[in-house]
Amino acid sequence: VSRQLKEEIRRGFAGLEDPLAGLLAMLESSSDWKGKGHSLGYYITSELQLWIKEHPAGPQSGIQLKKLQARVLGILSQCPANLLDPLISIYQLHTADRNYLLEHVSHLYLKGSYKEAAILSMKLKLQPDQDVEKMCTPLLLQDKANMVEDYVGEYPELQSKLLQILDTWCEPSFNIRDITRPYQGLSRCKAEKFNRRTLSKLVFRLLDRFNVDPALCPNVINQRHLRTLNYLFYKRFVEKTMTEENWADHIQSTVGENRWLQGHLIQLLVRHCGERAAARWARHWGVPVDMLPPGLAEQLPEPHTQERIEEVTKADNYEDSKKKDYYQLPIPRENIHLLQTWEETLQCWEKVLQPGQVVGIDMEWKPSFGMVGKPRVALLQMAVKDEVFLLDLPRLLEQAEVEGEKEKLPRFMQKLYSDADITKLGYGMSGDLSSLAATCSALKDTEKQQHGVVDLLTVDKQVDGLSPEHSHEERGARQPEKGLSLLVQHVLGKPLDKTEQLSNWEKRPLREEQILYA
DNA sequence: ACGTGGTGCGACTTACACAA
DNA sequence: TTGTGTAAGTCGCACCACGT
Repeated sequence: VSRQLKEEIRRGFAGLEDPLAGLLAMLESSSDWKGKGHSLGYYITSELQLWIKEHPAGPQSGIQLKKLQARVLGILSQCPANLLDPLISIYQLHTADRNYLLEHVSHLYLKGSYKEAAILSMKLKLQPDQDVEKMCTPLLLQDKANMVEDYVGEYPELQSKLLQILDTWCEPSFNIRDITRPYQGLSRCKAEKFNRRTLSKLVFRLLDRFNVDPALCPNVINQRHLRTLNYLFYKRFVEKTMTEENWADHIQSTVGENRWLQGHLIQLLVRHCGERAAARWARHWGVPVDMLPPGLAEQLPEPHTQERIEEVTKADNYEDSKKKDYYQLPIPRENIHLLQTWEETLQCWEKVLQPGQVVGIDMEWKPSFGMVGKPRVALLQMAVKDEVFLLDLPRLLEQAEVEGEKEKLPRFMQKLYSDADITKLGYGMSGDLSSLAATCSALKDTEKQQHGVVDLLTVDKQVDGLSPEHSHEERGARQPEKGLSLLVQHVLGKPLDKTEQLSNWEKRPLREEQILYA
């Protein structure tokens, strides 16, 4: 749009006695303002906004402005979105009578223009005087969670209130249909997608985004932990890829002192591994007798040392039988160093930071399993040609804290990642780095300035695309191996043993199996 | 289980040419 | 000059595959 047009517009304003009324007359007269984007109306309106800034007229007479405001509201409900801000500013709607504005918005709402009502409310900052539940429900049904986020974005009280409402929707006895029924006729309403699963996802997003106390949403938290329990049982008894020890550890930290979860755990135990094991766990927490399924209570006082031993040896045999079929690093055990002091670590760094060095990098952390917050790296592995270093990160960082040398690790990592003459080798390294950033806030921007990094995940993808003849010749049965393990199987003949992948990497001392896996 | 990063598809804008 | 219709570009979302 030419400068000419703008000048012409301005001349027009100067000629009018009351430009504000003039603009309204213009907008009203052309009834169909379907012109999206940069229409003439938009240009004129935004020019007027600038013009007013340059020619601050004295305060308008109150009554006259009120009349104009009444008229502009009629336009607001029809005009394109990009006119909203200029119009609100020009006619100073934020100074208008709130009750009047609220009434107008509620009119929009009753018309079924829920989105428009919400947008206008946000622009006019009307949220504190509105009912969060009423305003947000139709938006949520229309899958507009983002808008809901924005709607409560600046009001912590509304955030808490909204989260509490969402949590009550997740109560076991609550019927979500009660919420959706009034809005049945809603366009693109996805009532069937509106279940507890998506709700709890939303709740966690909001909890994270607004830093609200998770205790406000007990139902959602409980359900999340229950899902974790189900998953752990699946891993242990269906997929059979988790050892008794790792499984028990995760069960323990998921259930904790929560009676409700303890009850569910007992039921799962009865189903998957019999009443004796269930009774043992029930005893362990002192679960009240009336919470137990009938028939289980009698087994409580039973001595259980014998079964325990039995079970552990069974697990051991199960381990041994499988172990030989997996690939193992051809590095003698004495060249695998677990580093727990800075003195040893500095020696390791000296070897790693050689020009031209090639170093393999990987990290381990405790699986999140529904815990809030991002995981912290518990072990940092680095390998050169025939030596492996395992850095006990929690311990080293703690020591550095005491000695006031917090920058030690970040400085090393920066140097390592930015040096193009040192090749960093890994598999799916972006995940490692993001966990590392959560562990050590000084390393947030390491990702941007990295040189000499080779990620075998991407290499694998490219090579795999060129030579697809591997896959279906060997056997009709699909290989369960995937990811790095599959790659190792292709290149080195045998897959990897991933049993320790989901173990508790924060627990010390590390078990020998964990060290070998690392 | 969760978190992340990449991918593909559809919805939604934006840009532009053209007819009225 | 305006509004319309089509083409191109963005954005967002669901999905998958992988990590712990």
